[in-house]
Amino acid sequence: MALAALQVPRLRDSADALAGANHELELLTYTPDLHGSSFVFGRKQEIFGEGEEARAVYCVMTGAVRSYKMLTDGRRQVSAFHLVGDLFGLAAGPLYDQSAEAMIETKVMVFSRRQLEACAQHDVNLAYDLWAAALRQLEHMRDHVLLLGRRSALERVAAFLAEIERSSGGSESFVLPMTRRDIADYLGLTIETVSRVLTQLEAEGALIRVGARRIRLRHTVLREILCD
Amino acid sequence: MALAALQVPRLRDSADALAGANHELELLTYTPDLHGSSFVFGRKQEIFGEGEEARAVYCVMTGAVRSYKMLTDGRRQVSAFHLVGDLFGLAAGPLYDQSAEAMIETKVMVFSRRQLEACAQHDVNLAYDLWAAALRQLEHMRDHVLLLGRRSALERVAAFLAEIERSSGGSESFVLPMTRRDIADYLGLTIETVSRVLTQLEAEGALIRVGARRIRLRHTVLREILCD
DNA sequence: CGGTGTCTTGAACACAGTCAATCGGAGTGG
DNA sequence: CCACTCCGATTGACTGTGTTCAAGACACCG
Repeated sequence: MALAALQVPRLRDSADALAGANHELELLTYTPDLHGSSFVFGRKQEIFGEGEEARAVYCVMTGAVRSYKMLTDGRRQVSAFHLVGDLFGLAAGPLYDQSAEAMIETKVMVFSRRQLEACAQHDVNLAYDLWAAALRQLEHMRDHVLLLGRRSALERVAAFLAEIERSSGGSESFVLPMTRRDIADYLGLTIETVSRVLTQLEAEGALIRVGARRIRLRHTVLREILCD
Repeated sequence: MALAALQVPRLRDSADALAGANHELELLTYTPDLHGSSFVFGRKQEIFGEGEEARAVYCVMTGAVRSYKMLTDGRRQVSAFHLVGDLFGLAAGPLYDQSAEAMIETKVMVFSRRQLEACAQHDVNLAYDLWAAALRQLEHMRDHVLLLGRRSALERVAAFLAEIERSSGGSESFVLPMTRRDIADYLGLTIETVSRVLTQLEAEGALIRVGARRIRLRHTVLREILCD
């Protein structure tokens, strides 16, 4: 549910050239007066860091990004993965409240926050769509809070796989674009637990693994684990 | 940090009559053309339910509200407590993604979502403030995700107490306006663990209890537990 | 091949959960 | 005024899920 919440539903009913493409992306690239510049980040490269001045908002063109917070003792919590078309870097105050890093080579569009806010003053559609994007991310975080607060390791991994599959388009199998560490830090678990749960799910017939990263889900079995 | 994030910082630099009062409240009640109606809910009364049509946005005038999600087997996760001046009921889609209940007798202002969005089309300040309120709630949820995913029971309770104290104004001691069950469901713990941690914190001299609800924090000791 | 990073598996442990009994305070009624 | 009930909170003993620590398997790349 989480990643899906960041994917973009139809906001305005206008037919558009990018039908099927992500709306958050479209929104920003097709708003006049809004000149984003594209930028490429390498694997593990930091895009912005917690505590830095929040000068820009980003949109993933290709690749994948993780947003996370770190405690001084090294504990890390990934709050979201951003895939193609997703907006990230939204901050309430003058500073970023979390860091963002490219998981693989990633191309992003960068929009000046100041300019974005200025444009939103005139362009009602832009303002509305930014508002809607923030609300979708808010709902995603609420789902994630439920997952972290009240779900077992088995349920967390199952929900995560279903989420990734949904965002990977309707193909039979899909590839996990992140490491076990990323998954663990997203689900509030350890990499060992993630690994064990995956083998358990495979043993129960809920999925088939091809190598460590490629997975095919058996929804009939998986559904029982997730309940709701 | 969570509740504080919902409290409202200065958004516009205009001097205002309600200096010191909550801005989210002020914002809505002082926007022309926006006619909210006030309503009173009794203790444990549902204000809206998950899955219902999201027709309104609410603002707490007096009392306290909890927002939560429930699983079919009864597990509950409280995502936020809303105190005086807080906005709640923000939804991305046509339906509420969570439920809201009055914790004590609570007076709210109700604003039609449709009307609110219509007003925001004309009133740039309103649009901006709604956007800012959503972002603050988003940051609050990210903090909460970190707490649930990576913090121990001791740290969770300590962080929670600090959060409540901050939102209760600078008095020496404060009263917890919610039950142990609410606290547990907010922190992703059980009531027994919350209770045990409170006695432990008292034993370590991090706080002083007066009855079950009134608490006075010793910040010097508490700081060590929280780290960052 | 050897080397490194990622992933898996195993055994022991610890933190928080479960189950159950008890305590305490607020409200009610005899 | 006291006894009673009800609900919330605390405490204790035990259990279990997920963590920790450690070893080994696997895969990719030089």
